[in-house]
Amino acid sequence: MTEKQISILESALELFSSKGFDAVPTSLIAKQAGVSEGLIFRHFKNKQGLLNAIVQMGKEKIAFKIQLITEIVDPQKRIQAIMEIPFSLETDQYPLWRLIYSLKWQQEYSDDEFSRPIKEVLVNSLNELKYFDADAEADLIMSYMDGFASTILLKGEVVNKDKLLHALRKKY
Amino acid sequence: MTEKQISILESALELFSSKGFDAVPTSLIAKQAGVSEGLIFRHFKNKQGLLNAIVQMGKEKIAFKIQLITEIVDPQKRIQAIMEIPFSLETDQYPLWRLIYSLKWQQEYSDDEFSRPIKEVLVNSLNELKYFDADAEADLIMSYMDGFASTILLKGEVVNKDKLLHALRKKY
DNA sequence: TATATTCGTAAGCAATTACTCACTCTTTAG
DNA sequence: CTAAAGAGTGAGTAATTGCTTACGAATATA
Repeated sequence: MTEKQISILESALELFSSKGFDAVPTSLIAKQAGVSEGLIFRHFKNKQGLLNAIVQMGKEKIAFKIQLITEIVDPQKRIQAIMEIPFSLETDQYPLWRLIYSLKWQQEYSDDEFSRPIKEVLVNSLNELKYFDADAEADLIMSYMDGFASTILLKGEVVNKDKLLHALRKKY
Repeated sequence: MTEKQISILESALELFSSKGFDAVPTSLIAKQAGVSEGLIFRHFKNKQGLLNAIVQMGKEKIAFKIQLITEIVDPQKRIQAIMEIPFSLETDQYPLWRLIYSLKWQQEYSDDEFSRPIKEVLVNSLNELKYFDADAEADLIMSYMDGFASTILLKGEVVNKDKLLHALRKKY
C-alpha cells in the first residue's frame, strides 16, 4: 500500500462519510488527496472499488473485535462486551462508522455483513444462557446498539456516554 | 396541489428513500411520475426544493403526532406515547421516514427539527416526574427510539415488533 | 546495464447532470 | 367573451460526471 493510495483512501473516507458516496466526485477526492484523478482508477478500478476498499477495512476491524470477544468464556460477559462496542469506538474511527451506517439506508450499497457476525455471537451466547427466544432477544439487543451507535456517531462527544453505558449495564 | 405535483412528490419520495437524494436524477423522477422534466422545476424551483417539499410533509406529520401527545395529561403515559411512535408508523409511510433517517447522515441536509420537538416533550414530562437529569434521560430514550425506528424501517415487517414493544414497555 | 513492471500524470471523451427557454394548452377572472 | 395567469412540454445547454488512454518517470528484476 503506497503513501498515495493511503492518502486517497483517507480523503475518500472523509468525504464519503460527511457528504455521502454519490455526492462526492472523484475529482474532489483526487484534489483533496493531492494526486491526479487517474490514479484513483489505477489503484481501485472505479469509484465503487474505492468504496469497497474502505468498507473492507471496516469489515476487518469488526472481525478483529469480534474475534477477541469470542474468546471470552462467560456468555454473560460476552454479551456485555458486544453491547459495549459502540462505546469503545475511538473518535478517529467515527468517519468510517458513520459511512457504514449511512450506507445501510441506501438500497444499492446496503450490506448486512457487519451486523451478521455480531448477531451470531449474540444468538450463541443467549442460547448458552438458555434464553427462550434467543433470535428475537438478539434482535432486541441489536436495536439498542444501533440506537446508541447512531447517537454517539452523530452527536460526537456532546452526548453523555457514561449515562448511556450505565443504563445499558443496568439492564443486562 | 395538482395531480401531477402529487405524482412528482410520490415518485421522488420513493426514489430518494430507496437510492438516496444524490443518486437520483431529476430525469428519472419525471419519467416515473409520467411528466416532463421541466415541470419539476416549474413547481419546485430546483431539485433541493423538491426535497424540501417532501421533508416539509414529514415535519407536519411529526408536528401533528406531537400535538396529540402533548394533550395527554399523565406525564408517564405521555412518555410512553412518545416512545411508541416508531411502532405506530404505518407501512405506507416507511419511505418518508426512511428518507428522513438517511438524511441525518448527510452533513448538508441534516436537520434536527424532527428530533427537537420530541425531545422537548420528553424533557418536560421527565421534569414533571422530578427526574434528576431529565435532559440526559431524554437523550437515552431518544437513543432507544432511534434504534427501534431504524430496525423497523430497515427490516420492515420481518422484525418482531411485539417483542420490541414489550421490552420497551417493561422498562418504562 | 538492460528491460520489464509498476506508479503517476495530463488531456480528453462520451454520457449524464441540473436546469432554462420558447412555446402551447388549459384554467381562471372580470 | 376575452385576456391574463398558470400548467405543461420538448428541445436544448453549459457544466460536471466517471473513466480511458497515451505517455513519461520511477522502480524492480535479470
